[in-house]
Amino acid sequence: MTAAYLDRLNPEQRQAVETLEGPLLVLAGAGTGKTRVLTTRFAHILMTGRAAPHQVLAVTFTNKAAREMRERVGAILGAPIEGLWLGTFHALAARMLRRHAELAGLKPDFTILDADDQLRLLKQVAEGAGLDTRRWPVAGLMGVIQRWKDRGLTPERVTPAEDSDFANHRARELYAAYQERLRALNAVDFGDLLLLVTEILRTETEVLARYHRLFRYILVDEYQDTNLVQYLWLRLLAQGHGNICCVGDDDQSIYSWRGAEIENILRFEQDFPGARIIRLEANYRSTRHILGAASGLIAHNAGRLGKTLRVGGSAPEGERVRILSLWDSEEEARAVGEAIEAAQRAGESLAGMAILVRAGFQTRSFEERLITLGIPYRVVGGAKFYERQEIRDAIAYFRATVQPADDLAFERIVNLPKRGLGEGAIREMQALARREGLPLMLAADRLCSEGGLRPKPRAALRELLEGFIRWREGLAREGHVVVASAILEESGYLEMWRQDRSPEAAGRVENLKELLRAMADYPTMQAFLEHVALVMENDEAAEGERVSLMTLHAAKGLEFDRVFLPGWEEGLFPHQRALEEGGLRGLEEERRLAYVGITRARRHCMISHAANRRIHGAWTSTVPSRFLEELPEEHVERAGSAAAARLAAPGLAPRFPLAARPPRPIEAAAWEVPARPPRQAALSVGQRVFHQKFGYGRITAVEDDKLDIAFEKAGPKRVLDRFVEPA
DNA sequence: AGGTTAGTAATTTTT
DNA sequence: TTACTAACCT
Repeated sequence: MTAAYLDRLNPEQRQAVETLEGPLLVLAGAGTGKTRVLTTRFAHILMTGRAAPHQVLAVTFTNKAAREMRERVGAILGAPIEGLWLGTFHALAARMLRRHAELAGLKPDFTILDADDQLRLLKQVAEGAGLDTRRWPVAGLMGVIQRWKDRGLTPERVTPAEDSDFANHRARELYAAYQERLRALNAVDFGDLLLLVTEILRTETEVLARYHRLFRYILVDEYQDTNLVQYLWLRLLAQGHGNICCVGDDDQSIYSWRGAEIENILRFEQDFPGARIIRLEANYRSTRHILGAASGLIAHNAGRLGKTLRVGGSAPEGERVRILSLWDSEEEARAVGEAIEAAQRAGESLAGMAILVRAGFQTRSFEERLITLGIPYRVVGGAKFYERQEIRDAIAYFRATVQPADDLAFERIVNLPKRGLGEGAIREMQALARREGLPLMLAADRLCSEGGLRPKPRAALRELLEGFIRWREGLAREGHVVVASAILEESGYLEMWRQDRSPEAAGRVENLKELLRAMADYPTMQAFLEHVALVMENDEAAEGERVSLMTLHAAKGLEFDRVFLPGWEEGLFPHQRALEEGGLRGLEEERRLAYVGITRARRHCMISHAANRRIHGAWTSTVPSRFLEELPEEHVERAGSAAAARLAAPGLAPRFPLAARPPRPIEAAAWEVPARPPRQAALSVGQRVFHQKFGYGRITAVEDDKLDIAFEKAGPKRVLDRFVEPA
């Protein structure tokens, strides 16, 4: 008997679903049906009765992926399922940690701090320890601490030898002090969730044994992006039965700078003895040329498990990947804009197009261009709803209401809106709090009743404190939504923005209203706050007919009919800092990023580089990315106006030295961007021409580099001269 | 206490 | 160039 859901799989996918016992690594290339395998496997485990829903641990990196898996498994089973251990690494770790909080010196209702709180707290700690935070910015220290946490190192486990150069080897000491402060506040940061849980599983054999009895199967998504502590956590949980299935693609590992270790996936067979590896290589997304270009590029990487994508479905040959060489970033933006317009005129949907950039600042020139052309777009990524200032402020009010001991929250809003409580007043409160071992809010209360501070600030502070008491009482009586609304009104916070006449103020008021609406979906304030801490939903602007603009990192996992990859220049892509900090490894990661970019495209892919670009305000000449040379000739087609670039640039030193490690001189070849003559002088009205997409036609008008052409099949169109050739 | 100005640094950011 | 931070002035 074979179930219908198995029939929808190809042989390799099916094998990946049906190989249930023992460790399994599914190497899933881009577009090979990874999610389908993962969800079908999950459903298969349940359908065959090998485990109850709560006995499967399914881990993803993003909430989006978790949600998708939940929905799709539910769809296969025909009913939504409850009680699953399905979620992100962080959400699952938080769930475990709340059960065993006391083993980590915490109470079960601990607060989860976000990046902003973390930094403020660490800054306090560092300054308290007498660190000169100008010379040693705390952001750097936070990086050091997070990398330690990523590696499963508690302060005790950090050896003196591993204490970095930061602040004359004081990082370890500051890390310990920071952890102590967190514990005192009954708070953890994101890194702690996995660090502390793993530490518990390592040392408390009873607890570990409980989870061994609980979980019969473990499923892991995006395994190439796991860091060491996530790996340790998984390995501990998989001990014994060893039924762990990790899905991933070493060629898409692009988060090393966040602590991800590609070695985890490369080492899988050694880590999990008896492991099987199944490769998914049939790609159902892209055309042959796109796959060929991507494969040819990634073949330049040395550290790979190796797999070869092949066309899985009945995809047409398609067109070659187009490489455009342009004079400067403005021409690049224009070229992309025109290509979008042309595609749109040919009937393509804007929703199927994306511009994928290496760094956020690159979106600006494209946005400007798209605005000029009147093409709707959306920038994906950017400021997330719950990261916006006004939302974080409001949440600080809510947190301080629910959790009077939440010093960080209280401190954030105590003088917001301005209540005349300056640095001096806050310092006084902190001093008292520390002296008496009180939460900040209680210290403030004491200060008021004992007549501290000057009359005016004291009155303001007292009013705020009375507000908190009132709001806290109101929670039980009136419900959290009513109270939340009262908080924003009575505290004067909402009014502050209403009075604000800056252009974004109105939007902030709207956002706050939206926050109140969102709150109604949760039963209590606590439930809502837990959601906020862990599930920072990225409220994507409604889909719709828009071009997407985002970074390459943000594009992982997505696909588009038509993809634009601008800015392929040495220094920008591969990025200079990636090379400086990562050497050859850094270069390979950049190459993987390029691979991710190309494989996002279903049918059309245009890569471009500009010979001149404004960097930090100054015009700089650039060198084409080495990745351009690594694309196999038979899958690309080169064009563009950059002949001029070749003439102008060689005399100028490139702003970014070419060398990664080992240093590589600028080869003459780097400048040999095969380009067609920039302007095809031979084109004039009346001439018969050929266009790649529209076929043959006759020129009816010429305007700059745009031609009006009456095509024989496609009708009248306006196209760029570089897209046509004399017939 | 709070606004203003000078100096400095500039990738990527699933939670 | 811009955006953010820290000293500086009112």
